[in-house]
Amino acid sequence: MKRREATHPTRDQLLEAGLALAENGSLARMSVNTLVQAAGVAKGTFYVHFPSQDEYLVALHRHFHDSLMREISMAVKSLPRGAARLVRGTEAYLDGCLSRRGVKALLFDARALPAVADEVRARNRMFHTHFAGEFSALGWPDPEAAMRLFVAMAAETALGEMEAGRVQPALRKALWRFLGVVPKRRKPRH
Amino acid sequence: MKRREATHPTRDQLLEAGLALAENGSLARMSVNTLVQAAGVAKGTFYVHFPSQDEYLVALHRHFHDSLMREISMAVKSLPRGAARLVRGTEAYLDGCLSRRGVKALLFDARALPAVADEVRARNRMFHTHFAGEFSALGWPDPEAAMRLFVAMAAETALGEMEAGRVQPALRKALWRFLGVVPKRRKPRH
DNA sequence: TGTACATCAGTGAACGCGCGTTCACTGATGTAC
DNA sequence: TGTACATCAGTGAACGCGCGTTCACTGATGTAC
Repeated sequence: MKRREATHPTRDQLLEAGLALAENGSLARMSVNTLVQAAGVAKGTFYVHFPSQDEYLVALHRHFHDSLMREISMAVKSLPRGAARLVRGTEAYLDGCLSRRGVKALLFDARALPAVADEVRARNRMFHTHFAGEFSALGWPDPEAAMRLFVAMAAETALGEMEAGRVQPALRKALWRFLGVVPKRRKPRH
Repeated sequence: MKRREATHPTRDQLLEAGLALAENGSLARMSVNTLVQAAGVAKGTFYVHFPSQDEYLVALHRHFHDSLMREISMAVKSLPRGAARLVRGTEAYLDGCLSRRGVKALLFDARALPAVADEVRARNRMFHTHFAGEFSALGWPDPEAAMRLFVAMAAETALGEMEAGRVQPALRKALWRFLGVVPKRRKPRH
């Protein structure tokens, strides 16, 4: 076995422990002590893999954000620009949030931590720019502003669904109605 | 002078200091030490007026939320239910946020602090219920869900304006467009 | 009016605690020869 | 194959620090008589 591997199992253990801890509590409560205890490693090991707690939190947020973005990209990659693509991407986002407990702390409370605030802002802006094309295809005069507000609604819907622990059709329907589209049924009655 | 007054100037001093500190930093950074130093009182004085730091944070959030709600109520009180009332109330909210620096930490980052999370949730629900009537007047099938998403958009607009330090017409226009209304010009061209 | 006492906002030194971070060390494994 | 050395993830006791909270005390002011 090589001395250096591309993968770092202990590092991943620490990130996984962070995800698990995020499930029931805010990021503000995530101390290095709790973290290493949950990961089952010594305290010093934490600093073998992360230069500081702040950098760990950024890495954790990034890790999570990336995997969610990947799912969304997969879901929409074969669709042309427009409302259907936006709806499909949003559904992937909502389902992705629901399937991961802990996302709440990671994506929503993260903004309040000075350490990750910049990271969150940068990621959001990237996201807005990347998907603004959908609104421009829909004929909105300022697609980026529209996208920003739409993301806020999608995030609120995700929050509501995570609080309830299941899909909230009322919120999703309101979301599509604000968008001005009625998504096609998957299995239309005939 | 009576021994007990209804007003507690030192208590107010502490709350004011909190508002001032919130202007440049998150609530997570607001320690009792910083607070009493900013208010110019001894550390023990803090505990004369507040039983704990958590209760102080709740009081601070409530203080702020109340004054903003009062402004909104004033702005809409003579208007009948419907879109115009909603637009007017939202404008009062956005202007109120812009005029107070520090609102960002108090209204947006507060959710991440376990101590105030419940308070924030309760206030938001109250707010949704209270104004959901506007959406029901507009014929929405689930007014409360619609209101919840609309508030999320209004909050995002407020955030954008606070980041920029001034009104962002692009965001406001997108907000009205999502609502499906075009607000009347105050001074229409003829 | 004068005196003794009660009240209570305000004080600040002191407390224990948990935090993030450091560092000398261990031990398993790879490399040189 | 055997030996000496290098590498480096992992360890855990120890560190200093700032935190939230306590408490015996002060002193100004109100009350009783």
